Amino acid sequence: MTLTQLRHFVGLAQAGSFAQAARLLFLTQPALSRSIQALEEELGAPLLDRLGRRIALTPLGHEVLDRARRLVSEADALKQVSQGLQAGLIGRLRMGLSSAPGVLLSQPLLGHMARRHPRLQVEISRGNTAVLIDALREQRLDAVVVDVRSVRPAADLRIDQVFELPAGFLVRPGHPLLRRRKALQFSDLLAYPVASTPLSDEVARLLMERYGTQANPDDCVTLRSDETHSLVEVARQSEVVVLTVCAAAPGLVPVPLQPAFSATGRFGMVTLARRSEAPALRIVREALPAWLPAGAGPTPVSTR
Amino acid sequence: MTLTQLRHFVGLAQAGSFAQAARLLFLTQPALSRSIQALEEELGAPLLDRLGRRIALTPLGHEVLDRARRLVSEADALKQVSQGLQAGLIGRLRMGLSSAPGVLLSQPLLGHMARRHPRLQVEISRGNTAVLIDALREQRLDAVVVDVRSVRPAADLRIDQVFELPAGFLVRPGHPLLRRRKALQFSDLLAYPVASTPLSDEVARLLMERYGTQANPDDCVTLRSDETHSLVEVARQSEVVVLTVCAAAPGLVPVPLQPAFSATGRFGMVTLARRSEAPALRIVREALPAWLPAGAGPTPVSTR
DNA sequence: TAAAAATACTCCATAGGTATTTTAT
DNA sequence: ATAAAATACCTATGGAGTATTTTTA
Repeated sequence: MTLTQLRHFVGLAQAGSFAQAARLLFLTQPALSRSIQALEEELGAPLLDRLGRRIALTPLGHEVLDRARRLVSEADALKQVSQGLQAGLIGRLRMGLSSAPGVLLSQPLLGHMARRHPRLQVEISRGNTAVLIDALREQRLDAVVVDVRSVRPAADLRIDQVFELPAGFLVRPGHPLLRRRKALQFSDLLAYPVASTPLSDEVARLLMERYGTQANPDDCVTLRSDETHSLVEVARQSEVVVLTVCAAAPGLVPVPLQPAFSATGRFGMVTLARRSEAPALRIVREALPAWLPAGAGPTPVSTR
Repeated sequence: MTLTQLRHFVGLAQAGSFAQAARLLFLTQPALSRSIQALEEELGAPLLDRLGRRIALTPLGHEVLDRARRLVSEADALKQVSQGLQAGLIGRLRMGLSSAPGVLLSQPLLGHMARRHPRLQVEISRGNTAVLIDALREQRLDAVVVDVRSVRPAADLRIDQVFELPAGFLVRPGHPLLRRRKALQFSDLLAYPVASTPLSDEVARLLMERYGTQANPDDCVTLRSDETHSLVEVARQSEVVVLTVCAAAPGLVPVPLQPAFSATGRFGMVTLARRSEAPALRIVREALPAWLPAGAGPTPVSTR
């Protein structure tokens, strides 16, 4: 039993005669005759009664026609879906975003998909890097965008589309710290509550290198949350100092420290190495640069 | 895209490796490789990532696997159903029975099917001969059992399994007519109401031939119904005389007329000529003789 | 190095075409 | 007599086998 034979039978039932059906199916009449015969032989009984001029479905023929129709339409659907999936028009895209990328990319990503690819299912999971990477490995996510310095290098991970975003200590405009004339030192900050999203070891090391052990995030950071947005909101309405990526905190301004804190967040897209990507991910890869603040464009670094 | 290829893909996804799947599918490993390659080529993208020792489905592969599973199981179901239909184990049997056959055959038919073929859908339609024959022609019934003398012969009808049942004028035991000593004449009947199911022209002619115009059913029959059962019930509780098939009226007894009325009902199964029968009809054909009263066995007459 | 998948090649079954016969109206 | 389906015969494509190479853990 072949899909081709079933297509032939459906066509024949629709056309009402072998000759006509053969035309519709781009076959010769004898070929169609034999195709139907083969199907009947396999099923063990005739599907139609040949009445000279006319043909009529047998009871078996009616039953088989129903099912054959379903089969061929499902087979067609399979091809359709496979084309659509590849074009990224349909399907599912499960992205994991850690805190700063979440603030920065969630809206552009959802907006772009809603506007340009309305049939595509998009799921965004927020969470800390380790959890997201686990989900990626278990194939519960298609890709994650996180601080690449928090990712333990591994052969099964591919990191690319890395981009850098300047980070710093940010406060609301009109914050007391900004009124001072003399250069600010790190110890000055500690007069206020310090908030932060989870930091990579790299950033922690950089902080301590520059400002000494007093800058150990484990000690000096008093407010922590994965949720950058709420930290920023708190800072906007209080004296709190936030350590985060500048672009994730619109409306806040950096504190001019001495020596300057010139750290950046290095973010990148992490996927499973040697695995085919979700086709829709291509859309994200192409649009991602446009979603970043000017000058933060992806560096052509590609590690694995 | 072939059902075979889809089966191969399902097997491969299940087995987890080409070599193992090939064994399960009774194929060589290269053949399976090429089969999957062909499928991937037709769909335009790989279905799985070859990771050396291991293989892993791509997102497309997952989607296609789902659909392929459905397709192959539906294809298998199609074969199953077609086997079952032919064996008469499943399917639908729509029988039309006119009044006397209805009384006689409904219970044996339903009982037999319930007992021996519980998965089979049986529908019995009662009605007069003309309506049933129309339904047969429109393929709303698979076969009808009626008085064959009421069926206008036609090339598209096949009549067989004809059986004869004695008919007569029947009354309840203890009826006043039975008490008389002298031979009863037709005119004696007319002292009582006469009930009847619709009669074939043949029977009407026979009646008038024997007893004169007074026996014209159009005149002498005062109670008519398709529903033999209710007529019999009425006769059982009153003086009514019923003209019908003796076997359809258990408990009633024939009136000994002079001259004797030796009519019979000639019943038969009518189906569409040159059309394949519903497979389950074979069951009825085989069991039918056993459902008839002794001695009424099918005559080997087969008309078309 | 060993195990697994891909490639190279060969063969045969079968789907499809052309020409013709059979069948039923 | 004609239109439709079945049959006969032929060809070519593709599915499957064996032998071998490539790849990766």
